[in-house]
Amino acid sequence: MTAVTDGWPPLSPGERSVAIEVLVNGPLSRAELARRLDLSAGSLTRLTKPLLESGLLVEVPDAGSPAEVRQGRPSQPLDVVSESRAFLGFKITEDMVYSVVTTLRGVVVARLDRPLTGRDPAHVADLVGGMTAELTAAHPAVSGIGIGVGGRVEKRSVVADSVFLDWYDVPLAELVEERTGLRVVVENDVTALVEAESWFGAGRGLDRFAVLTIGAGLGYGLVSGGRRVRSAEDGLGIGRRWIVNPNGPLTPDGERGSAISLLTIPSIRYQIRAATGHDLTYDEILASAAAGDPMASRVVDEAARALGTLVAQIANFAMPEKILLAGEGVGLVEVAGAAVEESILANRHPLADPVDLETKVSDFHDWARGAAVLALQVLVLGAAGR
Amino acid sequence: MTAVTDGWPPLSPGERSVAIEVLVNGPLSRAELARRLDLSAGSLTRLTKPLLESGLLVEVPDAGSPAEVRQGRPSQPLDVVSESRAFLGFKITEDMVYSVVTTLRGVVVARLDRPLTGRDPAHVADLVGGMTAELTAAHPAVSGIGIGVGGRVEKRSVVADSVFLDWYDVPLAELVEERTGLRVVVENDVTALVEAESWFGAGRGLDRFAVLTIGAGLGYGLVSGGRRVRSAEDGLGIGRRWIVNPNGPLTPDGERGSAISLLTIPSIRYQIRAATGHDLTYDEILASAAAGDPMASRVVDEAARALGTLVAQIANFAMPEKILLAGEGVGLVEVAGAAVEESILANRHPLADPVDLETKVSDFHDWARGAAVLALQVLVLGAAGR
DNA sequence: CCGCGTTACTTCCATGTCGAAAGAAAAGGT
DNA sequence: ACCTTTTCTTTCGACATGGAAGTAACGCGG
Repeated sequence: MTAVTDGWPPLSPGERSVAIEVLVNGPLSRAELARRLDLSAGSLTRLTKPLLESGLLVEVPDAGSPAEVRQGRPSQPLDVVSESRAFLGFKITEDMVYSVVTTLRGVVVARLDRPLTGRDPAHVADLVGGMTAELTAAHPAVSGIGIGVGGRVEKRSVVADSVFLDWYDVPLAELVEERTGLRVVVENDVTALVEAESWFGAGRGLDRFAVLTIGAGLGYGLVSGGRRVRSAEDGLGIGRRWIVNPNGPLTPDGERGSAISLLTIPSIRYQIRAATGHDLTYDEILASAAAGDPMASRVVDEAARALGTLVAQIANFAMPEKILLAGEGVGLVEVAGAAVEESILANRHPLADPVDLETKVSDFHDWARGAAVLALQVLVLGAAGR
Repeated sequence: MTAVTDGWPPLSPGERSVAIEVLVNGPLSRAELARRLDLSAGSLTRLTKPLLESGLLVEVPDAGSPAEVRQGRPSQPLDVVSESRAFLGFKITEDMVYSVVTTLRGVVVARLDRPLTGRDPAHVADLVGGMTAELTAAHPAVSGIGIGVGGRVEKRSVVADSVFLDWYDVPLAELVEERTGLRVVVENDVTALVEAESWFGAGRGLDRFAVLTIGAGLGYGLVSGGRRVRSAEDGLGIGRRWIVNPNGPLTPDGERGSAISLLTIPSIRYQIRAATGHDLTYDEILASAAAGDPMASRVVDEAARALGTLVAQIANFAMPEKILLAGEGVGLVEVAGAAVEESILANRHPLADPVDLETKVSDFHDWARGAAVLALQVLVLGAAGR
C-alpha cells in the first residue's frame, strides 16, 4: 500500500546488545559501551562497524555536558537516528481506536483517534488500515505496526479472546498486514505497556520491574531478568475475586471487597452512585474528595488503602526494584497519596526497603505507544529480551 | 584439624554447566547433555574430558530402563560420585544446633544434634567445631561447611543481626573456619533452603519457583531465571504487619489479623491458650481440629484460609511455576487442605492456571541440609546461579 | 555370520568471538 | 613543543564452538 523500507540486516547477539544499549540509553561512546556491556575496546570497534555501515548507528557530535573538563581524546558518541524509522501503535477500545506514530526511541510524534462503529474484525481492520494510510502520508518511513487489545493474544498475532469486542481467535495481525503491507504485531494491551515501559519508560535498565494499571479494570505485569514474565493469566487482568478487604463494598463487577470493587473506575463511580444517587465522573469524584466531601473522601480513601495494600503485596512477593502505576485511574494517587503511602508501610516489614513507586498519568495514547514500542522490539531487534 | 581434600580445579563456564547439569539431573550421557545444553556432540567430548580426568565425573554402567529397546551404540552415562565428597550443614536455633552430613547430591547420610547452652559466638563456634570433629571422624571427605541462621547475613560469612541469638556483626564463618580448617559458608536459613530446593528439591529445573515456610515465623523466598532473587528484606521474614484479614485474631507477635497472627505455630498455640486456657502443642491442636473439636477447627480453618490467601497472592504477583510449602507448620495443610485449596481458588482468576503447590513435611534437619547444599554450590561450583 | 542402519562418541579443522597489546588519534596541561 | 590522558583502531593469539568425517558399539535381518 505504501513504500516500506525493510528492516536492517539481521544482527549477531553482540551487535544486538550494542544496538539495544544505544537505543535505550541515549548516545553512548564506544568506550562507555565497552564498560556497560563488559567488553573490550577492541570488540566495540568490531561490533559497531557493521552497525555504522548499515546506518542503524551514526556518529554524533559530542553534546555532552561541557561542564566536566575531561582530559584525553574526546569520546565519539554513537546514536541511532531516531527519526529514520517510525512505528505505528494502535489501542483498540470498545468505542474508539487510538493511534500514535513513534520514533525509534518510542517518542510520540503524531496522534490520530477514530470512533469505532462496529466490532466486526474486517471492519476494525479496515479502520486500522485507513488510519495507517493517513498516518503514513505524513510519516512515510514506517517500519511496523503494533496493536494493543484488551484480552488474550496468542503468538503476537491472533486475538484468542476479547470479551469486549466479542472476538474469538481473530487473526488480527494477518488482517491488518493484508491491508497495509506492513508487518504487524498484536499483543495484549497491558503486556505491550509493560514491555514499552521496561525499555523506554520507568523500567529502563532495571532487572526487576512491575506495572500495575488502574482503569476500567486492573492490570498487572512483571519483568524479571530484563524480560517480561509470561504466565497463563496474561491478558486476564486481576480477577473479580481478589479480596482486599472482606468488609469492603459490593459492586456489580467484583465480589465484596475485591480489588476490582474497590479500585476500578466503574466501581468507584458505582459506589458513589449507589450512595448518593448522583452519577459523577471519576474526575469529579476525585475533585469532591479533594474538596473534603465526606462520601467521596470515604470511597477514595478506601480505594487508596486498597491500592497501598496491592502495591505492598507486589513489593513483598515479586520484589521488583520499582513499581509503576499507570492507567486512567492513577489520579487517585494525587488526591490520596498519603493514604496510599500509609497503607504500603502498614503492609511491609518495618525494615524493608521503601518501595520505589512511580505514578504515570496516562491516557489511551500511552497504551498505543506501548504497542508501537513492542513492534519496534519484535520487528527491528528480533525476538525478545535484552 | 582434620584432613581436607581441597576442591576440584576451577571450572570453565562450559564445564561448570555440564557439571551442574549432571549433578542436579542424575546420570546423563554425553548425547543427552548435548541436547539439554544445546551444544554439539564434539563440544561435549571436549568439556567432559577434564571433568572425567579430575574425577568429578565418572562413566557409569547404563542402569537405564531396559524396557525401551534402543538401536545403535548404547550411550555412556556420566555421573558424579555422590559419596566422593561430603558437606556439613548446620542449623542454629535458639536452644539447639542441628547438623547433617550430605553427599554431593544433597542426600543426608548422617545427623547430629546438640543442645545450645549459650549464645556467645565463641561458644557457638566451639560447639559447631566439636560437632564437625565428631562428624568428620565418620565422614572424612568433607569439602565444606554451610551454616544456616535465622537473621540477616552479609557476604555469606557475617551474621549482621540475629535477634534470637542477640548477635550483631558476628563473623561466624571466620570463627568456624579457624576451628575446623574447612571452608565455611554462612547464610540466612530461609535463603539456604530456597537455594537447596531450587537445585535438588521441589524447584529442580524450574525457572521461577517460590518457597513459603511456616514455623516459628513465616519465611519467603523467590527464584527467578534459576537464580534466587535478592532483596533488602532477606532474612527479615514476613513482618508482623502483613494483614490478611482485618477481622482476624490479635496475638502478641503480630497485629490484628496479620499473617503472623494467623499462621505461625506460636500464634496458633496462643489463640488456643487464650480461648481455652489449655496449653496444647501444635500437633495436638491439629489433631483436635481433625477430630472435630470446634475451637481448634475454627482456628485451624482460619489459618488454612490465610495460607490459601498468601499462596494465591504469591501466585498472582510473583507468578512462579511452583510454590513449595515447607517448615514445621505445614501439618496444617494435611488437616485443612481443602480450606487451603478453596481459599487459593477464591483469590485467583477463575481462568488462571491452577497453582502447582507442593507441601514438604520438614524438620530442622531440612534447614541444615539447605545450608550444606549452599556450601556445595558456593565452594565446589563457584559463585551462584546455574 | 555378515553387512546395514542407527546411535554414540571422537578427532580434526574452519570459524568466529574475544581480550590483550601495541599503535594511532585527539584532546588538555605545562 | 612535549607529555599525559583517554579514545579508538589494528593485530594477533587464545579459546569455544559447530560441523564434517571417522570410529565404535549395538540390534536387525538376511
